[in-house]
Amino acid sequence: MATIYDIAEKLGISPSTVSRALSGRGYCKEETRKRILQAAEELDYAPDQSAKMLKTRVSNKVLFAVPDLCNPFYFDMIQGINEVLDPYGYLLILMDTKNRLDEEKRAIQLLREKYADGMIMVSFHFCDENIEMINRLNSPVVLTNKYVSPVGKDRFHYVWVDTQLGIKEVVRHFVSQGMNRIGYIGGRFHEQTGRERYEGYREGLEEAGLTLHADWVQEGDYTEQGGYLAGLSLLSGGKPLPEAVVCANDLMAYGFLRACEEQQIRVPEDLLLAGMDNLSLSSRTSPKLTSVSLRAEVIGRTAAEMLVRRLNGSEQRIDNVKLLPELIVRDSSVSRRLAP
Amino acid sequence: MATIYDIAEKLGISPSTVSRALSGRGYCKEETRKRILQAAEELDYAPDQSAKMLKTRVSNKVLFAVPDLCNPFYFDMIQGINEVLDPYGYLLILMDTKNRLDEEKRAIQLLREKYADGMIMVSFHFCDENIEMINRLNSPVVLTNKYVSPVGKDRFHYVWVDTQLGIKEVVRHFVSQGMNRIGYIGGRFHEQTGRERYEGYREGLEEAGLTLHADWVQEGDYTEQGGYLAGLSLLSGGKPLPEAVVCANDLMAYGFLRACEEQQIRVPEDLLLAGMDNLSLSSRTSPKLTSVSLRAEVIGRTAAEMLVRRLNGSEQRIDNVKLLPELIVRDSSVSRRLAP
DNA sequence: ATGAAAGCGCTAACAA
DNA sequence: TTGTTAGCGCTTTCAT
Repeated sequence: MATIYDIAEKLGISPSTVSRALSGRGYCKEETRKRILQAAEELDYAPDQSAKMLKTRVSNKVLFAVPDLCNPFYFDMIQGINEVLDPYGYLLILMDTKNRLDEEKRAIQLLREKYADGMIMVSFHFCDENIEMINRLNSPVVLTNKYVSPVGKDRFHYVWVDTQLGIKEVVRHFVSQGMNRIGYIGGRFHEQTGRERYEGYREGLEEAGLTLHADWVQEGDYTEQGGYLAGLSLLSGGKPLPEAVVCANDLMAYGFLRACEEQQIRVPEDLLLAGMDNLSLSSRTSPKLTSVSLRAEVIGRTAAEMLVRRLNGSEQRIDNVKLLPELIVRDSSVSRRLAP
Repeated sequence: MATIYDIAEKLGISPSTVSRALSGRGYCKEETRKRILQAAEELDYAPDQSAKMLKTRVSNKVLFAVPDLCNPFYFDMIQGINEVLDPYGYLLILMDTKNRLDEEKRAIQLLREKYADGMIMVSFHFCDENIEMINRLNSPVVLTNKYVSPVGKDRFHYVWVDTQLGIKEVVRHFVSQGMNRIGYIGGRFHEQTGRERYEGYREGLEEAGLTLHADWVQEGDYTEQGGYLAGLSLLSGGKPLPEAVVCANDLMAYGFLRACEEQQIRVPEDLLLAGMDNLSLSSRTSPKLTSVSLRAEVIGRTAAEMLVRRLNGSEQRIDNVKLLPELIVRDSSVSRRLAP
């Protein structure tokens, strides 16, 4: 492949003139520029990205790291991210961290190695180890969780949705329909995200003066299969059943729905159900699934905007943005007793 | 950020020794290696990707270019692609070409500039211009359409699904239920993909001895909105209605379904409907949508496998793979008259 | 086993 | 307006 040296040689001029002409930075007589462009064409020249990067130290790439590429929620986020990044000429690198700390560390390492200029990262378990690595980074990072290090002075930004409130509102929604026996299927409780959502559930019960019943609480992993398994163990075994169940995300709610079908439990006739994420599928399931909308696309767009602002060097004041969840009520959570 | 020179200096040795120790290629005494690793740690060293790339000429990245990032079909493909690429350490760069030739050319240009080592590209309109650019490329490319240049001796590979057959089978499915008035909503007919699928429709009619009725054929753009608009113009205006409609993809079928609702036309009671792509949503729509499965994930996996093989330098014999579509019959296409 | 030195292709400060 | 030159950080041949 031809280089600027080849062009320079062919035209009997210096490489730097070629560089200037091609990049448009620096002086160059219109006539020489024309000849250079012509020669570049003839030699089928294309600038080498790695050489450019080595010199300029920018990659024009942004890394998007997600815990589970199978979850459509992230696809929605990608729309928002890409929408913002594309006009700036940034390319998007996708990485599935498989909900594993070592893979998250690998994503961070990619940034250290300058694979990308910045990163948007979704994780369910920020801990000292990954947060510290992120804080040591020189590149801007935007997380999608609220996180404040114990030590303070964090170098990353974040955009977050108050999911705790979201789950609490689902509980309120159930309580307002006279439900007392409310179950919960969450993510891992020892992870930040899982804990937060669980707290929303706990607070909701507390607020209504209901006692928490351990039998009705299950731990899942945010996948459809996880929701299914949690559903089975919640619904079978002849234990008294809850009247309503909150799932920490839609994927698990779908799995739960499948478990209900198998156990011949009708939703919403026998049991009310709601999820979180408001995937587009949720408006089509049977019954249509009530869900807390986190506005994935808005999260993506906001995160990308924050990142771009940082990449463009503005030392912005805003280092975090809070978004509010919205409860989308559909058939699955509306008791036939009240709304016949 | 520290470089191998910093490490070398700190230890009083040469940069090349450091390079050898770190890359694991070439001789290095175990003791020196230990000291180097130690020093690297202390200096918070990370290898610079661009420098490495400039020297080695490999980027460890694969570009995936799609015509519409909003279509979940590509998300399914991404699963398959990533599944194959990840174990080899390849990163995935995503690009939305917005169904525009200039953006497709930009994607190809990215490859010329060595942003990635190879590319998987989905396009609805391969033409001399982009195919020629692809053929001029030194990097391997896998397309997801059957395409043979008039000139022959193409340098790309492709994996393709016989969508023409798929659409034809939908028509057969309708005909077998005694339908005579069958409509079609396709992509742009002057694009390859659009033409192929349309041909499937035409052949299906021909096979059944039915005449093609121009009023029942509409052109869309593979989006939900496009299907909706095409649906409106097909259904309104007091023209005689078709008994069954084939959509060239599911997204348009969803839009068509919306148009039906508005026009108070019941599916499948008043009209049978089927799409193509078999998006996961299709098993949840109301009514559940009959669809031709193209196995997006398999396409992705296969394309990635072909690409990896090329990237690893094997001059493979197989330069194209054909996959068969599968008709998934659901409620939307089954006439109540036959199956009460 | 280690080091010296060249070079990957580009940019940019400085000189002419 | 154009050219000279150094250097980005790494790998790799060749010499030691």
